[in-house]
Amino acid sequence: MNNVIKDFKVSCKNCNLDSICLPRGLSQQEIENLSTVVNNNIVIQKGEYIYRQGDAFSRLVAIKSGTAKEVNFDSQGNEHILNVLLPGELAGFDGLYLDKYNCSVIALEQISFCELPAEQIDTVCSQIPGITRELFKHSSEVIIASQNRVVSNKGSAETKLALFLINLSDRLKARGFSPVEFNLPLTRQEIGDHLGLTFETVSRTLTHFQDKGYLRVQRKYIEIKDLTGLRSI
Amino acid sequence: MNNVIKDFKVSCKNCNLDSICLPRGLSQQEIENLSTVVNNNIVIQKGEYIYRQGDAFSRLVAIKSGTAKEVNFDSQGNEHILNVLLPGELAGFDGLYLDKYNCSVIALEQISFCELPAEQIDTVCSQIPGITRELFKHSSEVIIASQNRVVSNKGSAETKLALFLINLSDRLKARGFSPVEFNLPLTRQEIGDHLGLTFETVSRTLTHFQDKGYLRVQRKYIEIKDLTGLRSI
DNA sequence: CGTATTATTGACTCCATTCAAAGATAGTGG
DNA sequence: CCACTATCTTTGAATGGAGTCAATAATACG
Repeated sequence: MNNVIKDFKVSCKNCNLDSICLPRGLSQQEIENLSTVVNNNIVIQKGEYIYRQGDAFSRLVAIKSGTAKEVNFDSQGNEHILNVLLPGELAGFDGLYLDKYNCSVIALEQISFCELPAEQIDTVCSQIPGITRELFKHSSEVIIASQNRVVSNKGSAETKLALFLINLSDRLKARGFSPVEFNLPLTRQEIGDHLGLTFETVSRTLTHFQDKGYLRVQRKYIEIKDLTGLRSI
Repeated sequence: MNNVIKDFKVSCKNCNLDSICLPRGLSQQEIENLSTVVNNNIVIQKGEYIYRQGDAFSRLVAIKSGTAKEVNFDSQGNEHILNVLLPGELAGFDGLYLDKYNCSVIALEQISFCELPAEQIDTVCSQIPGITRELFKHSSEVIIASQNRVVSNKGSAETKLALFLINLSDRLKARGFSPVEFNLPLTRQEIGDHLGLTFETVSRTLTHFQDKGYLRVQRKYIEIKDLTGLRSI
């Protein structure tokens, strides 16, 4: 039930995310060619799926606006949040190995995204020279991000949460958002799940950070007041 | 100081790992072409590096025999073990994003490996049709493996260690080794580091598993006696 | 306005860490 | 071959931090 809105004013070549998203390493001509096969600005609502774990691989996607979560359900049905996706970030590479997705991507609010259909990937790779290399780079970026996540998911609750906030701040900054003032895309429960903590511990640690003067927190709203201090944890 | 031994009897086309390694999805002709650019059977000793974190990206590698560890050193110099590499597994995709490696790969014993030099990747991708797709699949496999690692690295010490052993067992089985009798490639210290535990806890949990009859452990040697029981944890 | 969801805070418990000591093994050199 | 050392492993006791259970508060949403 995705609502495809083909707005010709919004294609890759005049998207404000061109320096982060798939086109970032391409020439003007290559971006123009890419635009002809990418479906831009598909809009879905909070809670809806971009794709589901187990579905046949059908497309690579790029978040255009809003945030989404990558979720894996284990054999006992427990939810594990693997990652938060921000605008300009790509997803779907996990579907290439066995031609089916290893996780689900769920919108955390109303979002828009773009898709590169699976059946187009081979042709764009052969027709647009830079695309193969760029897809490998994005895939590699996903690998590095998950390597860094493994590194961050150790240590105390304070360490984990501090690293989570710093990572979020850095990525928001890279996308032109404020790195010190933002809304958490996840609930305490979801953050806890992501970091291997209980939601009570997440809540307590956030107020603890506030007491120490590192940040100001009011439900989802976060204002980081001492990023250096936070990094020192 | 890598010792390149070009043994023409051992190329991709008659390697026993052809069903797991890079050639697994290729035709006979494609494998033959691949063999001309892959350097086979480079041998290094325990503790030596295949590549180092921060080095310029120079090659993708495939472990041929023996085991290796992927290690990331954080800004404070702490070692984080990201993964254990078994025969037939590829590494180096983390180097594609920024043209430098995000982690080091270190031999855990004497190993041999094969390399696809960086400067050959573009040409083999364009000359051997199946290779691009196969590289994407391997890259995707790495992503899924690290997603699964994020899922496993939660819960109690028992859960983490059980999942670690099961994962190792499954991968050994896929490579033709015994899934119930093997030597741990890592020390207690390294396992603990990998799972976010102390080495004392790893040691205690292993003896606890032995007491419960799940396995028999003698230093590095492991004999799994009740894989079903282990999975039930 | 009422209900469901999300978040905060407190008290108690338990599991993993920490600190400490001793035992086992592999590798080295005399 | 044995002694010697370094490394790895096991085990114990005490501590502390995160989990659990529970109650209340704040917010969002229909």
